[in-house]
Amino acid sequence: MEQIAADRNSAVTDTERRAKLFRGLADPSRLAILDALREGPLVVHEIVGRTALTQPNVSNHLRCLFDCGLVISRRDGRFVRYQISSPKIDDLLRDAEALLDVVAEGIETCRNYRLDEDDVAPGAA
Amino acid sequence: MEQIAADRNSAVTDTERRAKLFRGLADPSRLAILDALREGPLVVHEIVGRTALTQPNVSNHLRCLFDCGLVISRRDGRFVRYQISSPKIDDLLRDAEALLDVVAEGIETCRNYRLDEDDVAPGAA
DNA sequence: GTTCCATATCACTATTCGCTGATATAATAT
DNA sequence: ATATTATATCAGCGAATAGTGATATGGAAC
Repeated sequence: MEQIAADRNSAVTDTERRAKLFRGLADPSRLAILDALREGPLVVHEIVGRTALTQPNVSNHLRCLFDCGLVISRRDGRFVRYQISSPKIDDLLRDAEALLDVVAEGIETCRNYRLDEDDVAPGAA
Repeated sequence: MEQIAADRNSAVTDTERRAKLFRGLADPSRLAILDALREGPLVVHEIVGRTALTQPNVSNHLRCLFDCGLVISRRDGRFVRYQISSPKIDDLLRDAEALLDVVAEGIETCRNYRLDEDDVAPGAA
C-alpha cells in the first residue's frame, strides 16, 4: 500500500496490525486448522487428518498461527498438542459467521481476489 | 490450497467463504477505508483525503468492498456516497480490536507474511 | 546404539494481489 | 457544446505468498 500518513515513528500503525490479524484468518488452510481446533486441542497429525492438508503445510501454517499468538502449543511425548489461545478468537469467528449470513452472496461475487479457480465460464463471450 | 475434502458439489465451502470475507478485511488500505466509514458515510474524494491513498486505488478497493457486500453506495449529484452496509461489520472490527489487545506483539512477530518492509537487518548473519 | 514415528524447517516455484497511470464515464456548470 | 469536477475501469508491473518435496530435528521403542 502507499502509506497511511502520519505515524512515521511507531512504524506499525494499528490499522496495519489489524490487517495482519485478519490476514492470519484469511487463508482457507489456516481457517480450516483453527476450525478444527475450536472443538478442542489436537496434535499435528490429527489436524493433518481432518484438513487433508500435507504435514509440512500444516506445520507451516501452525507456525504462522503460533507466531501470531492465535494458537499455543505444548509438547506431549513425541507429539505436539495445539490449541486456540484465547476465547476471543472464537468470538471473532462467530461474528464472521453472523456477518456472512448477511453478505454471503456478495462474497462470492467479488472478483477482486479469487475464491476458487474458475475464471470466466469458457465460451461465455 | 490443496483441498478441504468433501463438499465437492457446493464447490465453495463455508470455510472458503469465511476466508474470503477475512481477506476483504486483511488489506491495510481496505481496512483504512472501512475505518473511515465507521464514523459515517463519505463520498469518494473524502475517503481519498483521509486515507492518503490515490483516487483509483480507493475506487478499486471500494469496488471490492462493494462486491463483497461490506459497503453500499448511493449517487448524490456528482458524488457517490459510501457507507458501511451492516452494523455487524462494526461488531467484527471491535472483536478484532479486543483480540489484538491480547495478541498484539505476536502479530508483529509473525514472519509468514510481512507487515512492513524490513526484512532481516542487513549484516545479521 | 539404531530404527521408527512425529514434527519442523527451508528453498524453490507458480500464482496471486495491490498499486499506478492513463483513460473512460458521469454529472454539473458556464 | 465545452469545460470541469467526480468517480470508475483496466492493463501491466512488481512484490508477496501458499504449497511442495527434501530434509533436519526430536523423542520413544527396540
